[in-house]
Amino acid sequence: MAETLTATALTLKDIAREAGVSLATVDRVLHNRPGVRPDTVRRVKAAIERNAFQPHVAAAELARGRARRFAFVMPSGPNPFMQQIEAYLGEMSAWLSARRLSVEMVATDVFDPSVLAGALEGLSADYDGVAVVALDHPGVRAAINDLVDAGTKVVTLVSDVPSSRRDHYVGIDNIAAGRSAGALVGRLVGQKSGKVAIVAGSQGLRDHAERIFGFNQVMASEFPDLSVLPVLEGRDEDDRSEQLLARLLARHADIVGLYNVGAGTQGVAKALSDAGRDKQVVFVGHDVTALTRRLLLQGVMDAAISQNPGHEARAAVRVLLALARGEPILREQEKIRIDIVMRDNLP
Amino acid sequence: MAETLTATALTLKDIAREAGVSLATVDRVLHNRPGVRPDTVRRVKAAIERNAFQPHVAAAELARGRARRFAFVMPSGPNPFMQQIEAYLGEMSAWLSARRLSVEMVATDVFDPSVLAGALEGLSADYDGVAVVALDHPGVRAAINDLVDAGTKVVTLVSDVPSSRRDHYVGIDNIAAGRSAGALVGRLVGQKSGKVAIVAGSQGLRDHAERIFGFNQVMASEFPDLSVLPVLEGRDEDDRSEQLLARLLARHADIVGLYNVGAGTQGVAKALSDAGRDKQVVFVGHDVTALTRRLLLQGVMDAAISQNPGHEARAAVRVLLALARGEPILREQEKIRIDIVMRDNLP
DNA sequence: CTCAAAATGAGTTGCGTACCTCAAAATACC
DNA sequence: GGTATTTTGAGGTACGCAACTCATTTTGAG
Repeated sequence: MAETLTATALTLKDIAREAGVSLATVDRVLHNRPGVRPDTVRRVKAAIERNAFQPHVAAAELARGRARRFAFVMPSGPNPFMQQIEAYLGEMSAWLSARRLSVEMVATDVFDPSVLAGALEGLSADYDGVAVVALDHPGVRAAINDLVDAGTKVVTLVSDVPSSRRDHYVGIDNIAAGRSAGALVGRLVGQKSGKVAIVAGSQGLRDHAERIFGFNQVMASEFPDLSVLPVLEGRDEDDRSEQLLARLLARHADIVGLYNVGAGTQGVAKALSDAGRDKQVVFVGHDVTALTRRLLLQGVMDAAISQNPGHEARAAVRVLLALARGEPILREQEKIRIDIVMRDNLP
Repeated sequence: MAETLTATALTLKDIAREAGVSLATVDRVLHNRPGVRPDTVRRVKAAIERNAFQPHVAAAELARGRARRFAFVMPSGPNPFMQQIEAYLGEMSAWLSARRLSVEMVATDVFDPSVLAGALEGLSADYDGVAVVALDHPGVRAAINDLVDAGTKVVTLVSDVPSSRRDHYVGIDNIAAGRSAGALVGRLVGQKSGKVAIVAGSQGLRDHAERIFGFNQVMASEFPDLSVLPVLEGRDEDDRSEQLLARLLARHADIVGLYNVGAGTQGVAKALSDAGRDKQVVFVGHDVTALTRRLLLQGVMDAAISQNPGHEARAAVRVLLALARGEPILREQEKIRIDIVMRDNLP
């Protein structure tokens, strides 16, 4: 009736006795220090396995003495999503300092590969781990690999660089996000047929391209009555997005759905309202911000696909910490889910 | 450009010097031990505040010696949701033992107040913290309060007992969940008018009642074209749910929406399919299980409102640990979100 | 002023690990 | 066989705090 999930309270001393060696040798094996015969290494590891020994993380942390430092390399300039991440890190400050962790924000132009690579360069000397919102570019990839080679743990945040040897990616599956957006637009439009517009920052951005891909996939296979118009590239700017969309709306009277892939939400909403069609067009966008929250409540937006920035921030810290300690990562826990937010489940 | 979010590396010794007292006195204040003049207490606390001092959690954990034990009091019998929670706790076992935490499952009949209260009785002696799936009943409330009075930390899981003095509730806001379900049914039905059916376990269960309340709220205020039929009480049983629903479907040809509040999903789906109306009726239910996953993929179910059991399990452990250590709880992190799961964002 | 009680200081021990030194033992090489 | 090299043992120190003891100082009541 009472089933125990954990027990062990062994120490290194016990392992040493078990393996018939001294504490020093166990220590050498545990930290891959040289000077131990392969056969002895095997015996020690066997003893560790056999007892499912876990070093006491508190003792290890205390013994190593120095604190751990992490850097978050993020886009400079005003970006609500990034500001939220920073805010959530701030909320963790007590948690961080109780563990003697320090997190520092490094703002840089992440959209310029050489600038970003340059910013990453010097970091390995000062930091145990780096979380970076990165562009997928050869120069950036090389900089990330250099960090990894120097022993610094690297986590990509929000936007991945899968070709690099980064230790982990903290962010959503953007193709699935696009698919969800497509399913929502299609389902919320209902039986009507008509056209669907897409506004993106740029198709050159990996995450935007992936979202559009997923969106089109669903539209093509599940909603044949809806035809998707060519993507408008608003460069995540309000003005430009507004103008492009206004023109499109004027030209097509039968637009029934709209997917806003990136930012520029303000402009998109304005174009829709100015045309007096904000209630007729199903509008799905991304992220829960003060603006999208308001639009959802007003009924202008119908749904927002969201990646929880608080979760991302905390997951990045936890993953960096686990990597630095050599602990296993709780994959389920650190996976960033795709949230569908409508008016009634606004967080 | 590089903004630090944390720094401090003060120790108790520093605080003692700052406050002009000895280490022993700081220790007395920190642990509410007697024998310190009120004025001195104030001085010490001021020094702690002034420096935003945080005791090194690793050192504290190491010094206290004994391990912490938590109990999870859960329903006996086969229950997929609870089995998932247990499975997720199992996945944490390395994490737990590295922190010298032990988690034990206590199975009991949580639906019988006196049995549940009895199971809770003896726990305070053995456990530092208890997570319990509880019924809101005076006897249970008293048992919870007794635990709290004995110094054991108590977290209610999935189902709350707000009238008790439990330290925390880990679960979703069921009214909001019902509202979300209502919004989904309403929006997915589209412009059509017609009737909406509700199948629940029992309106006597707090969570079910709250969900129905939220659902009706939204239907009444936002979807006047849909009329909600009286609730069918299927007692979370497949057979009974199927029979009740089949009869209802036969009687009303204009049912366009269906909300399944609890379990019994198998029966609900069968009634719908047998009537040949599984594609016409918008069907929204709860939780992602093997069954609902299949129904979503088949298009029988249109959406599932889900509370992530993995998140609930981990949050309960983290909250109990934070409470036991006297650490602040990261509210944002431990809040259980309401997930809207459709075919394209199935986890 | 005296004496008991309260408040405080000074110190010790131990938690389990990391990291280091030095000597001793075992092994390999010629 | 002897010497060089590798491998291992034994031990110490430090990390920051909890928890405790005991002596000393301060305070307050009579």
